[in-house]
Order: sequence, then structure tokens, then C-alpha cells
Amino acid sequence: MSGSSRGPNDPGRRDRIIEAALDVIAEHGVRGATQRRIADAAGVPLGSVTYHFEGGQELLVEAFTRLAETVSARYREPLEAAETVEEARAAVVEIICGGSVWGSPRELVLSYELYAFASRNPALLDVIRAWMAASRASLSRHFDARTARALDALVEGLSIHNSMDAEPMSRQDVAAVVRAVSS
Amino acid sequence: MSGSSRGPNDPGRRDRIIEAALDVIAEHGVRGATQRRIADAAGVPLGSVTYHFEGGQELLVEAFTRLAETVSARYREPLEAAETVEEARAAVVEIICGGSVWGSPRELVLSYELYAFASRNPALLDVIRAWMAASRASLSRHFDARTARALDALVEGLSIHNSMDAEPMSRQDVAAVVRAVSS
Amino acid sequence: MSGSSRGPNDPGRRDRIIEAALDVIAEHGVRGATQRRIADAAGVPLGSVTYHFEGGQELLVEAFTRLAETVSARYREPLEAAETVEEARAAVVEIICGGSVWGSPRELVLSYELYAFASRNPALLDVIRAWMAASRASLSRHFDARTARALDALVEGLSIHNSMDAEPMSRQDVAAVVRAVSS
Amino acid sequence: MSGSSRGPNDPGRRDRIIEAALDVIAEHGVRGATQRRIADAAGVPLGSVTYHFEGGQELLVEAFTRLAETVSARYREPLEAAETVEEARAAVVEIICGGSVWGSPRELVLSYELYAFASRNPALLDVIRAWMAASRASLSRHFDARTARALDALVEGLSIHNSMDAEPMSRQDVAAVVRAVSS
DNA sequence: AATGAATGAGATTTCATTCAT
DNA sequence: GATGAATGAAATCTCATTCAT
Repeated sequence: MSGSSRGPNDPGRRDRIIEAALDVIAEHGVRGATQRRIADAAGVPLGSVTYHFEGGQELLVEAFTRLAETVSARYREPLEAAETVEEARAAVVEIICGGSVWGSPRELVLSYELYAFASRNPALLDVIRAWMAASRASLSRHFDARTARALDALVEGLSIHNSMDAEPMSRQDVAAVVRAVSS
Repeated sequence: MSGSSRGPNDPGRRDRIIEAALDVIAEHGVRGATQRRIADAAGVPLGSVTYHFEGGQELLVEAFTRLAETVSARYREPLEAAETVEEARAAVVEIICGGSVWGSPRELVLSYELYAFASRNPALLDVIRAWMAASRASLSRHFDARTARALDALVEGLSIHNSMDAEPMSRQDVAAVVRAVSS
Repeated sequence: MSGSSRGPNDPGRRDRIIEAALDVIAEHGVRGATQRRIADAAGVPLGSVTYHFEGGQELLVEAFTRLAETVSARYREPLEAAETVEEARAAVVEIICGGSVWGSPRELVLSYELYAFASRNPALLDVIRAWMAASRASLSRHFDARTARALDALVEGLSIHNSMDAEPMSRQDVAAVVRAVSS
Repeated sequence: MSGSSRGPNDPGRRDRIIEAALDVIAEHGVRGATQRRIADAAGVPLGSVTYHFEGGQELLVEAFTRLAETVSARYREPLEAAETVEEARAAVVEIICGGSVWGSPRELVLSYELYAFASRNPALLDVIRAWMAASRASLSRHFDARTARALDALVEGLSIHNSMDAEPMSRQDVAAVVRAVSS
């Protein structure tokens, strides 16, 4: 009975492949995210990728879905913790300036890849819409619908520009803009 | 004798290939932008692509550079035409809601691909920075630096979200947000 | 059920490709030794060549290494069989004139290709040096070091010239020269 | 009348291409001797190579023919200058050990390429035979036919081995072998 | 005569997928 | 269930040659 052949010997493997896929996409882009590279990054044999995922498309969809969920969760937390409008504004500033949501350039780069990829993939477009809806729902606990939407867009735009600018906008200026939009 | 479009004399060919590359990227993504597809889209033989461009990377860089210049120009025009702050605000609203800058989903999709691609290509990062600087310069004719930056980010964020939302933010609401940020 | 030569189980395939490579080099030169031709000669699909060898360079190096080992072994045998100096001289003459070492023009032609190729490949230069050292070691069982070296060079030079001359040097004359060098 | 279009503007160009071809073969092998590389090495446009030579084969044949003539001439001179047998022996030793004939590894490497290439090119085989005949004729002024042939082979073999050995045979030893063969 | 542009053929390489075990 | 071997398709790249000027 030693070494049973029933059941997965490595239950976390599927997850590891998904995480590795995101790493590879961040480093090489969707274009360079070949199954072999993903397998290497995950430390599993190539056949394992084909075994766990029916084609490369499926793996990409799952990876991006996970990305959206992860980032979305990190977005929601500080907003749900806020109890006053003032705290909510501070949370928005933190999301834009702090490293808590877009922890590293990694997530932001991945989001560009996601947007590009989702343009041709309806399933992922739905994932993005759900993500956006969740973000706005969190904001709506503190702001009216239109302001929530505007703040959400502001987070998006400032995050992108800050990541590309030589010097990002100061936290103080971000706070001023957030206040202007939300009052 | 009337200018055949083939043979040794086709001075616009290089340009046509670049335009075709953008079309193919918009339709199939950077991942699907193979040289053969680009050649077919441009109506030139495959060898012509490798003749005019030293490898696929160079072609992508040139194509994205052209994209940035084109979109940047379309962004600048309405702002430079504006003569009062009020007109400038209207121009910003038009850029976000109208079809003049992001004429079609095409340009927006291409910009996602560009952001993703530029993350791994310093030369293109510089192109993007120049684009952003030009946009802000146009805005700075009417607004102070911080506001210019904020509006630029707002354009980015709202454009993206509007393109993905089932129903985009109304022009009226956009105008309200623009006014809030710029006063 | 009788061992099909295809499918996932063909352990000799790597070897067959190497042999085929030597055949193709002999017939078409290193210049004409394309992977497709080698694959055809080995009776395997093209993909199989790239699967077993990391690039064409590796295949060439392995093929030439095998050539050196094969020819070297054939060189050594008659010399190790010899028990007297007289028999050793006869063995040298046999190596030069008989078909035992340079069985066919094939091996000699291959050795030109090897020398040319090794000029730009340190690993193969080492293989050749080992080959030469082995040859001299065999000769040194019967002759002093300097004579061994001279005889080895003589074998080389006469083999080459005989293969290109319209009429090779007679066995009798070869024997005389060998005697002159080794006394 | 300035810049007449009649007649070749650059009469030495054909020669320069041939020399460049030998340089490229020495550096990259016949396999790497592409017309583009040769054109670059000669400092002429690519079209010029096709213009002066009907196909790459012709260029290679001419280049190797020139090589044979050049090396052959350098071989002949010291032997024709010799007036006694003793001087002739010294000349042979000089050919093997000195840098006068195989001035650099370049010529020797080129000769491997030539031998390999000539195996599949009858015209070049004739060039090699003529070269060998000329060498022997020079030697025959001082030695009998059989000895001439043996010395010629010895030159070949020792040159090759010396070029590959970590340490070449000493001039003194070479002289002893030459004497042994030629007495 | 001479050449740069152009192109088709083909060589190399990469890749997703299949399959036997 | 899991995987290494294997392969065909296709993408990239190289090259000799052709052609209009």
C-alpha cells in the first residue's frame, strides 16, 4: 500500500502552475509565456501543464482570473476597514501611493497584460467587470455612485502614470485630488 | 506605366508594414502578431518584412512608437484649440467621451498592448514618457501642473473603465468630475 | 508486436542520427549537412533532430567526436597486435596502404571536415589531440618517442596524398620510407 | 565627361573579393562563408559579388585556386634557391618549422577547408594535384622521385600535427627525420 | 557596368500537443 | 494519475539570386 497511486501526490501543483504562469507573464509577457517556461518556473515537468490544463488558453484565463481576485481583495480591505469618509479618502490615497495593492510593478504590468488579453476574451472581460464592480461597491460604502466611479478611475489612471513617470505624484498632491473629486 | 505597387520601387512599403502591424496587433494581440500575418495584412511577401526590419522586435517597437505619436497628436489638438479654461474642460470631456482620440476600441486596445510591451522595453518607456509629457504640456496651457497631471490620469482611467464597462459614464457625469478636479 | 522502430521507444535513435550526420557530412560536406538532410538520412522526422540535440552545433560536435573515436580504434588495433618491431612496421604500412583504417575515402574526407571544423572548436581540438596521443602511445610500444611522432605524421601525410594522387605510392615504397624513418 | 561610366571604376575589386573570401573562410569555414559576409569583408555591396561571380560556387573555386597557387609558390622558392642536397634538406626543415609557407594557422586551416571542399569538386582536385606535382618537382631537383614524394608527405603530416599539438616537434628532431627519409 | 531593393526557398528553432507507458 | 519522448506545425531568420534602374 506504500506510495498509493490514487489521488494527486502533489495537491498544490495546479496552484503552483498558476502562480508560475503569472510570474512568467510578468517577466516575459503573454507572448513569451510558453508552457515550457511556465513548467520550468513551477518546477514541474512540461507534461504536467498539459495534464492539468486543457490547452494554454485555459491556463491564461485561470491565471488572470486569480490575478484579478488577488488584487481586488487587496483593494477592498482598506476601504472596508474605513469607518468615516475621511478614513475612506485616506484609504484611496494609500491604494494609489502605498504598495499595498500594486505591491510591485509586477501586478501593474500584469494588469496591462490582462487588459490586452481580455480585449479578445469575453470570459476575462466579465472577470474585469466583476473586479470593477467590487471596487465600486467598496467605494460606495462611503461615496455616492458617481464619485465611487470617478475615484475608481482615478486610482487606475494615477497608478498607471505613477508607475511610468520618472517621479510619481506626491502623496500630498494625490490627497488633494482625491479630496477634490470626492467632495 | 502607372505606378505599380510592387517591384523594386515601393517607397511606402515600410510604412504600410508598420500600419499593418498595428492592425494585426489590435486584432490578434502582440502574441498573435506573427510576421507572416503582418506580411499578409500589408499585402507584401514574408521576406519583405525581414528585409525592412531587423527582426520582429524592431518592427514592434516602430509600430508602437508610431501609435504613441498618432494618439498623442490627436490628444493635443483639441486642447491647443481651446482658448478659455471652460473650453479646455470641454476638450477634456470630449477626449474622454468622444471618439476623437480613442477613435475606436482599436487604439485603446493597442495602448494596453503598448503598456505591457513597454514594461520590458526601455526605448518604448521613453516614448510613453514623452507622450505623457506632451499631454501634460497641452493641459498646462490651461491648468496648473498638479491639475494637469490629475486630469491626464483621469483621462487615462476613465477611458479604460468606460471601454470595459457595460455602460460608460455619462458625458454629464464626466463633465462634473472634470470640473471637480480642475477647480 | 515486433519492435516497431517508431514511437516513444526507440533507444538507438540518438545514435542513428549521429551516424546519419556523418554520412551526410561525407556526402555533402559540413556546409550541406542540414538538419533536414540528416533527419531524412536517419529516417526520423525533423523535429526529432532538434529534440535530441540542442542546436546543430552540438550534433556536429558529437558526430565528429564519434568519428575520431572510431578511426582511432581502428588505428590502434593492428599496432597493439604487433609483437616485434618488424610487425609494427608492417602494421604502419598496412594502416597507410590497406583499407583497414581509412576504410574508404569516406573517413578521410570526414577527417578533412573534422580538421577544418575543429579549427574553430576547442572541444574538438581536444578530441583530436587525444586521438593523436592515443596513436602515438600505440606506436610508442615499438618505437622511441621521436620516431613514433614522425611515423604518425607520415601516416597522416601519405594517407592524404595517396587519396588525392592519381596513383598512390606503392606498398613497397611505403615500406621503404617507413623503414627509413624508423631505424 | 567626369565620372565616365565605361570600364570598371575599381579594377582590383574582383581580386579583393577573392581575398576577402579566403579571409571569411578562414574565420567562419566554408559553411559560414556567405556572400553577404564576403561582401562585407571586401567592403563592397552585396550585389557586387553576384555581379563578378556567377554563383557562390565559382567564387569558392577561384578563391581556393588562388590559395593553392600562393602557398605553392612559397613552397617552391626556398627549394629552388637551394644548391646542394644539404641546403635542400634545410629548406624542407624550414618549410615545416618556419613560418614561411604556412605563414599563419590561416593557410593551414584554409588547406583543410580546401581538402574537404575538393573532395566534392573535381576541378579543385586537379588544382591540388597540380600543386602536389609542383611541390614534388621542386623536391626532385635534389632528391629521387620516391624520396621527393615521401618528403612531400612528411611536410604535410608534420605541418598538420605541429599545428594541433600543444608543443610542436623541435626543429632538431624534424631535421633528423628529414635526414632519415632522404638518405 | 553596377547596385540596392526585393523575394522565394529553405534552414533553424520554438512550441503546443499527442501518446505510450 | 502523471510524465518523458516524440512530432508536426509554424514562426523566425538566413541566404542566394533576380531585377529595375
